[in-house]
Amino acid sequence: MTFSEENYLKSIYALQKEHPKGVSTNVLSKYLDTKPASATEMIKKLDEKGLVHYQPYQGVILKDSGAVSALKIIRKHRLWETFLANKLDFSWDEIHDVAEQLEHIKSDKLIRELDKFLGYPKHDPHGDPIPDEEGNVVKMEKKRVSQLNPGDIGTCIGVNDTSSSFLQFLDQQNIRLGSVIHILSVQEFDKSMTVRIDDRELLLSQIATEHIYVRV
Amino acid sequence: MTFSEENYLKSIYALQKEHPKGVSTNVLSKYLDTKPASATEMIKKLDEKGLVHYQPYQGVILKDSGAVSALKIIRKHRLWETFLANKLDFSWDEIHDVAEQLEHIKSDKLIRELDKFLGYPKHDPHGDPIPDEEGNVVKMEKKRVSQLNPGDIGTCIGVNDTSSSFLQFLDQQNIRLGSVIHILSVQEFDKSMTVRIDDRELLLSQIATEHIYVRV
DNA sequence: TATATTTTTTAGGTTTGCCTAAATTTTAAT
DNA sequence: ATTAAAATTTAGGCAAACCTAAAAAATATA
Repeated sequence: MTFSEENYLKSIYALQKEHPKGVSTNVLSKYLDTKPASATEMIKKLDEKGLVHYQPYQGVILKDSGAVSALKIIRKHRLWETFLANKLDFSWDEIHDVAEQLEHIKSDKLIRELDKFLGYPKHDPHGDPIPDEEGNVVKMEKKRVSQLNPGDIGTCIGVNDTSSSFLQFLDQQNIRLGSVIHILSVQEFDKSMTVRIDDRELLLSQIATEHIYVRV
Repeated sequence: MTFSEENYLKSIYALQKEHPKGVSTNVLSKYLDTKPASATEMIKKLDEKGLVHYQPYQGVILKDSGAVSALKIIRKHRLWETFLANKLDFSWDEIHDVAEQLEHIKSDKLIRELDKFLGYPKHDPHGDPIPDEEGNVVKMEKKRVSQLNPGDIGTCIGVNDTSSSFLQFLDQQNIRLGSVIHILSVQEFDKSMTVRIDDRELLLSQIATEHIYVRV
């Protein structure tokens, strides 16, 4: 499987959640920063290989074999992201681009050994689940802080906004991956929340609570 | 720089030691398992980019800029080999092919962090020196086992032959980096040597003793 | 030295993955 | 329902990196 085929499969997998009845060439090419004509071409090739189901003008859907292939690439991507964040000093916003390259390295042994080396992690640094060797994904309850109620407790697993101003804010407030967030109260009028993190109480605006993901 | 350009530069660098007055397209294409015509094509491109000096029919030589580029790739290759051997459970004969892929990942930060993570190693698992960020290589006093005499003691620091059959042989015989080799005797007629490694005596053929490097 | 052999280059072709522009189909609007 | 707009596909091209076969140059041999 070529670099490009892998990227298309991975993209179709990602876009399928939002487009369950078929990913259009338009959507796909926008996502991959190519042109619709290029997407059509590749989709036809993947269809001939039996990895996707393609009906002209109706978009594309992954077949089981295609989904398994996509999940293998996603597994590699997330293991590499975990490596970069946990073993090397990469920050949240730096890991994606490098993992995007590393995910295409072809070696089953490498990925098995990497998994072992990392201690068989279940989630990547963004909180997304890492598929196992067969492509099984553990579904996880990922919620925004804004969806929690007073008394709830969540573990920070990621963010929705990677602007440096937001990441700086998180840094200043000592909010990081793994931070345990206790919801104390919610202000009715502006939906801001009082929370406790590491024995410190602080107030988060609605904007902030909508951009922080937690595992409950 | 493309994947392919990088491979050509690395190969020219490796072949230059044996062909100091110019690497021919024939030699280069054999090394890379392509055809001479393909080598000519690529060499012309690298010449236009100012990385090599090419005279038709006279072979190719790296310019300084080309050598620096080659050494950067070699640095990446050797750091990845060190990672695979030291951090993951890869054996000598398994690391080369995977490192061959990993060496093309583009990220300065990645390679700096990897270097740090590995503790700034000076040599890779084969005993070859790892160039620094500027492309400087430390030369080392290394001898072949075949150059030693009975009574001499050497510490294994590398090999000359990276064929998987040879590396597998070393693995089976428990000969690895750091192994202390005592020379017991040399057979006059075939130059084979009886040596002691870890309290085990074994016989090494001349071929083998010429491919194992030691620090004395 | 002249010829034969080998090496290298040139010329033209293939595949992959991208592109633009034109044609077609689907969807939306009147 | 018909027409206008948008999305999709087809057709024809381009660049990279490979190839084969033929031409040209260098080297070896008689």
